[in-house]
Amino acid sequence: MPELPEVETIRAQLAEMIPGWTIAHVRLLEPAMMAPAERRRLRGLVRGRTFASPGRHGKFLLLPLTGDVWLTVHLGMTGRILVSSGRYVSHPHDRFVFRLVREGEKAWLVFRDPRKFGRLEVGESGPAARVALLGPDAWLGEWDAESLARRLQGRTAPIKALLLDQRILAGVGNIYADESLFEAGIAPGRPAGTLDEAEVGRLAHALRLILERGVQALGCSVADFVHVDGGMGSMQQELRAYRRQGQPCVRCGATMLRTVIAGRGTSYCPVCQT
DNA sequence: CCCAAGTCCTGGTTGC
DNA sequence: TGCAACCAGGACTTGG
Repeated sequence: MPELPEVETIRAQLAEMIPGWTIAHVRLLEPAMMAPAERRRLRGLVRGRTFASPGRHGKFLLLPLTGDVWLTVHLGMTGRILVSSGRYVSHPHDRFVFRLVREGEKAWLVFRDPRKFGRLEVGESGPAARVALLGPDAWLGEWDAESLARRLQGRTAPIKALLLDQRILAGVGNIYADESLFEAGIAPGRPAGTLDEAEVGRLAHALRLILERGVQALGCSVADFVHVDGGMGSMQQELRAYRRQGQPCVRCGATMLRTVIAGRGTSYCPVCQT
């Protein structure tokens, strides 16, 4: 599940690999991952253009090209990006392939995504429009406990549901939501507006801490997540809540429970999280 | 059959 | 009453 730390890991690796490489050829193997209008313009917009430094906002990967053309990639649930030199060997889950050239050298970049939740957008003069609708980046963005509290004020939806709402903070998904709520000692089902100042303060601190830890660990390799070079992150070894239902709470020993919030499996400690 | 997941969409409810 | 904001739940997808 690529969430903010996983996408950040991909971004940092691409930053070391793709700037200066030029797109020589594009193959879109899964047309449905693009809007029809952009699909028709893809080749013309990107061919012959050179990658600059990749960016990221929340879970969106922002890939600027020369000429102010931008690719916006969302990895969805199982998307991964692989970059390699040598011969490209096709794979049934590959959704698009860029052939790259630089001073006579050749390489390729492929987007591989078994479950087809990934999306590719292309446009001029900036990232895709929907990136502007996101809240501040949960890791590096300009927000604090006060601004978060304002956005939660009066809301009756469960706090976990609002952590998953990318318009409030961008980048938190199911894993880091459960981990942050555990760290902060807040029950995931609490109506968001009932959190007091101290609780929002703890939650804000927990979010920054857990996301920082995830980035430092190079992401969390549960399910399908792997790095651009096929390597794996280590955050999965540090998980204290996500999918730990039935196991003892590492803090108090109580049995962790599972429930469903916002349609997502949610693990929590019924004693520590109140 | 259920479960996993991120985002978008729909339909119903709430509250000003 | 009208309207916007809000909230819950389904659709999409495929492998385990």
